[in-house]
Amino acid sequence: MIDYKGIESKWQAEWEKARLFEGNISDKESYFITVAFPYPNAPQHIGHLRAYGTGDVIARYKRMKGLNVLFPMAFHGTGTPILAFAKRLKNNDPDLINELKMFHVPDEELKKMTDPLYIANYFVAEIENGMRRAGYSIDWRRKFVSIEPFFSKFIEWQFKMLNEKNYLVKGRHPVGWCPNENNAVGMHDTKHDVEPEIEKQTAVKFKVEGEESYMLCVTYRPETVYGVTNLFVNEEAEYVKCTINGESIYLSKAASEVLKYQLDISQAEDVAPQEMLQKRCIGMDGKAIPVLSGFFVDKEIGTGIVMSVPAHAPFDYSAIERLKAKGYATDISPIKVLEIPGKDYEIPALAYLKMAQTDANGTMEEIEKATKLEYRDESHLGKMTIKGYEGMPETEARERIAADLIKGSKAMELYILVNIPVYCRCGYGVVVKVVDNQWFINYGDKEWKEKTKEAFKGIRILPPKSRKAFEAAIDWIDLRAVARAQGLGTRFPLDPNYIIESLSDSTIYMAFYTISHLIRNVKLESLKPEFFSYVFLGEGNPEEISKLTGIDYDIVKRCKESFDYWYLNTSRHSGVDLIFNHLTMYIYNHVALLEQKRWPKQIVVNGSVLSEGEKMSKSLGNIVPLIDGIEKYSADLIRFVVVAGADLFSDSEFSADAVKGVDERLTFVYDIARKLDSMESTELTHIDYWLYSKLNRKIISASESIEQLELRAYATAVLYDSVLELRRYFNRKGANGIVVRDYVSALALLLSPITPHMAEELWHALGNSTFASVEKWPTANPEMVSDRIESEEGMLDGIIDDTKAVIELMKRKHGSDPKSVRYITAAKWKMPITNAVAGSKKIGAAVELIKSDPEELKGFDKGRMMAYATGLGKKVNSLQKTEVTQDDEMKLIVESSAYISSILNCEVSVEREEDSKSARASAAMPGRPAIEAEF
RNA sequence: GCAGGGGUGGCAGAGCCUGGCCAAAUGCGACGGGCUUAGGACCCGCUUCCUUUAGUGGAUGCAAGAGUUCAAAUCUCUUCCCCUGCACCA
Repeated sequence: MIDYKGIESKWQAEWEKARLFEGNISDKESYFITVAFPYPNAPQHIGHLRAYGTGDVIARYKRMKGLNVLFPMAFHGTGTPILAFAKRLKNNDPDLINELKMFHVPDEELKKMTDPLYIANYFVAEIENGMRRAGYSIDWRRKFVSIEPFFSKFIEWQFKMLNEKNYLVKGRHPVGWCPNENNAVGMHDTKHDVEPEIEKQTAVKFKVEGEESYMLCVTYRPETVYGVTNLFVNEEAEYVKCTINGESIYLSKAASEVLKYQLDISQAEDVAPQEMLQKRCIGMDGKAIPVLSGFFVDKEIGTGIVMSVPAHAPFDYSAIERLKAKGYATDISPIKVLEIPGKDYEIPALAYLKMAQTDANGTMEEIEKATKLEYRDESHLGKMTIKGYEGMPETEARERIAADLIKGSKAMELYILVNIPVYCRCGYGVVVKVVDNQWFINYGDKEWKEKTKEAFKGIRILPPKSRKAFEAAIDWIDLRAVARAQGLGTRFPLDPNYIIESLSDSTIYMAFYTISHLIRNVKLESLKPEFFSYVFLGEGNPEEISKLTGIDYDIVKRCKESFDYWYLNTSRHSGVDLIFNHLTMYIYNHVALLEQKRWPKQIVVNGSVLSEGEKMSKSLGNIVPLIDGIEKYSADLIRFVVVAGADLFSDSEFSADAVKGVDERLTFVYDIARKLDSMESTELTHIDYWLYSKLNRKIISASESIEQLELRAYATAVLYDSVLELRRYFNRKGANGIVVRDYVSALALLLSPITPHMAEELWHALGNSTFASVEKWPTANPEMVSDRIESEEGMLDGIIDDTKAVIELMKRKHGSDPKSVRYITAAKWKMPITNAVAGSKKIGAAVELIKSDPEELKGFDKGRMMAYATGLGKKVNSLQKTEVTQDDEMKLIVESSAYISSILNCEVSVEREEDSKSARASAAMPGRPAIEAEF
């Protein structure tokens, strides 16, 4: 058993002592890599290893490739989670306490966690410790927390710049809202962490006949407004008549309670449902329509009043039919507003009810099913038939008609909570509140968007298949609310009552790493915008800036140099879940604020981590704290499993079994390294050349893989395949000390990015005194890669397999093991003929070749050749060209006869087909000798 | 609904871009054997079906269906299914 823990702490101390990972300006090319900084409100678990570990693998690889690498780390304290944490802790939230217990947070610490800053600092220390133990090659000197005042100075500069470019705009904005606590609520503030999903909907106003008032109906399908035959209310609901924006409006009492957070509602007076039923409204065509009782109308949904379109809505149709059955509403007939080309439904709603195998008397579920079917079909295929919109696709008409109605003040927009009910943690139902005067970053700005799209072309995205998601995100992102009423962070310069929202203050913070260690002790008031504009944009000169701000000339100059040096060749790493917000905003802000040469060069996204096949979650209790993982399994093993266990885009799976597999293989390699001294070095044999060929091929493929961040392929090549190759080498009686040493030395370096501690240990076990972590990445000698030698070895395996099969059959007859096996290698003329067929996939090619009577086939029996060629018929598609000649084949079998006979347990001999008297001789093919077993 | 990613053998997971060395790598599991007092570890074999008591043969097969091709897991089209995101939340 390898002492991973001892090895890891030893090398971590050595690296630290040698200051191996401190990034300092040099004349080498720079490589600047950042991973999205962690939120310090909990310790890390092994899932976090995915992103940071991936970043570290790249940092380490690039270092070995000779680049001057800077890999810094900081912490994101901005926003509400830490405040929420403090609040939950104060209330002794049992879930939170359990979670913290699982992470081994001591009780006495919990008592001290009343101050948000204390909480942040505690977890900053905790996370940093975990990252160090994971072996990340981080330059810790640049560490900061995003709620530190000097960082705020930087963010203030950023927002000043955004404002100068007119990217900050003000407007209305809907948010989930708790009426009890008077707070905006996001997913983290609701029971069961439900996101309050807000949707914009159209509410159509229908004038009440003989009154200066309206009934308000919320609808998903404003385009069907021309098919309205009546309105529906719920006989048992309570209704009110109130004043909205100066107009008199009827709606359900429940709706008025909810909508008052987004509309100016006053003077409510109760109206009995029976009263509602006696009124008539004016339809789109100016004719009066009745208000009827709808069995399906829910007072909690929308406004409690529904516009009825029996032609296109199965519920409306059913309600009308049921009324008709009782003798009401007999004069109502459906009005079609659209049709699906090729489908000639008289009443579409009825047609879909039939499709759902029901009718107007169906259950709610059945009618719901019909509704979904109809909605889907009509959205996809529907074309409008009503005047003014003829032929227009339904989805287009939906937007057009809604816009037209609003323009004619016949409708208004409402925000509705889609997934009601959502409850705040305090127990109250969440509503939608429309906030006025909300500040936004306008990512919808056309010019900015275009420029960002242009910039995106220059960014390398890994894995490449996530590129499309980025394109979609860049297109889609629009207004982004930027100011929040509560939370930690930087005050919004244009309105200091608000705090800058946490994703918005982390879009260009990577630049801050280049100077954080230099300005940490600079007086806050000196960190003026001019200073940042000089450092990041080169505006002004150091003398002037120093004088203006009071910052030492030397510091000003060093900041600029540091930024200029590091901020060129940048790589950004994060989880796939951040494509649609952080990463897209990262690109946008760079484009807006920095010079083109500072724009992102590479973005890498990775999936998450499953624990024993399940998503890690508190309720499942399968979260493995990072420290626990390291304690139990070691950093190297979990690094390997989590980071290299799946391709970048997929979730990787953490399991004890996988860890065990890696452990066994590393142990296998390590044992070989320690036994090397006892191995002699003799003349190179076939199998030695084979191992060299495999090694050099591996160096090429592993380098390509890691360069493309195909980490699974890289890991498979350097560990899994290596073990298979070494096993085969030893099975084949390979025993050359020099060859194995070369192989293992290269492996140590190839493994260094992913299992840095073990690689370091291996490297030193081989007698080296340098650090593997900063050694030169191995380069392949392409001349040592030999297809011929590898295919000969493959051939040998094939021969042995075939022989075993033959022996197995023979044993049934003879009842004993064979005394000897004779191989008969295919006649010389078979190779060109086989290759001709393999190359062209046509028998004809061989026939042509034989007819043309070339030098190599002279003197052989044409009839036999033709027979052989024809016999290849069925194998045409699987035949492969071979470079292995009959002489090679003879030699291989002779040289390997000891090996073959050790496996088969009998004597082995070989002869040429030309010399053979065996009846089986003609069965020989190139690479597949005939087999004659003797008993 | 919109957008993105997927569907491969008992399971996980390569292969797909660049069609043919693909009955499909590798690992796990199952099974048989060796080793062992036993278990673990390790080693060997096997893991679609049929055929063959001298072999490397055949059939079916990579979500379903159709197409292109001498040739399809791989290319094209259609359908079905699964996962993720959809904003003020880090």
